[in-house]
Amino acid sequence: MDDIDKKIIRLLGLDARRALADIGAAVGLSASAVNERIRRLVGSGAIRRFTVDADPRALGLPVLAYLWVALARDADEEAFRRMMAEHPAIGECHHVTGAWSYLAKVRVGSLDELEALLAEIKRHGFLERSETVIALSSVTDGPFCPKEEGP
Amino acid sequence: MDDIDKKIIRLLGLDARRALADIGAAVGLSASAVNERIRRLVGSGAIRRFTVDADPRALGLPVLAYLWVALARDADEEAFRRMMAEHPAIGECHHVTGAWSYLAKVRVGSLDELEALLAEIKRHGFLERSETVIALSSVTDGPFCPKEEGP
DNA sequence: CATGAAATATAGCCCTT
DNA sequence: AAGGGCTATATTTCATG
Repeated sequence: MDDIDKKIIRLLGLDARRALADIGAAVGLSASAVNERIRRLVGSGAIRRFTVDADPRALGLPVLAYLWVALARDADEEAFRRMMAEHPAIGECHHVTGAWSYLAKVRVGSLDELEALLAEIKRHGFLERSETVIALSSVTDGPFCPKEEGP
Repeated sequence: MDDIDKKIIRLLGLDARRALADIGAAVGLSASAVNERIRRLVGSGAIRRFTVDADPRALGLPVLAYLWVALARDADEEAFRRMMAEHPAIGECHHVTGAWSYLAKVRVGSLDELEALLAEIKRHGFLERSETVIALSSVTDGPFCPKEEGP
């Protein structure tokens, strides 16, 4: 992973559809050399996948919220993690330092859905207590793409 | 934006390099019809861009933290927002409800760098108070790609 | 929106450094 | 090992119905 690899990743991050010859011109390599590097970056896991950055609003998910979670003493932590990993509304969930156990990023279509999600989590008995913070607007946001849903 | 468009976005999110004919087979359309839909989705902004999901660790950014910010009364909020939007370590920054004004997602190479970032923000006089929460591990995380850096 | 042809881009091969 | 150039193949793109 040298500087050229990083530059290639940065360029792909901006536009993953750019022709290899184009990227090559930008980093000073031939198309085939770039192709080989990308192959290696994917192979090593430095590039996890090629994807799209979608607009959550266009997909009917205008509500962004963060959820602080303190797990109940007797909660099944594995089940909680599984639910976070699989639930389509949970974009991220991290085990964090501080007064709370977990921080989850949530995208839903409406406040009603947010309430329903909270109810669902509570119903499983996961929560000792929780706090919901709603994002009013975003100064800058990362890429978004919808999770795979069940069949 | 019908269900087929959504399915196309979901499939591209999983693998944006899949051949159009392949995607077409999955959604019941021809390659050219899929191509035309993707063109429209990009045109309307529903697909913001084609990108890659990179591994932050491979790029030397193993530290993930969230930064809660309460802006100082006399802070230049526009300048703060500009800094958040442009700083390469800030992946997201949202204006939020609750006791804090902003929530920022930060990726850096080390705790030293995190400390330096905090010092930088303080030095600008933006902060009334702040709180930093470090992510110890991630149950699930969204796509990551490095921000464009200055020339 | 499907089909089929034309234009492009990619991926592998072989040779050079 | 890594890259450059070439070529076959696969894919995207466009015209037509």
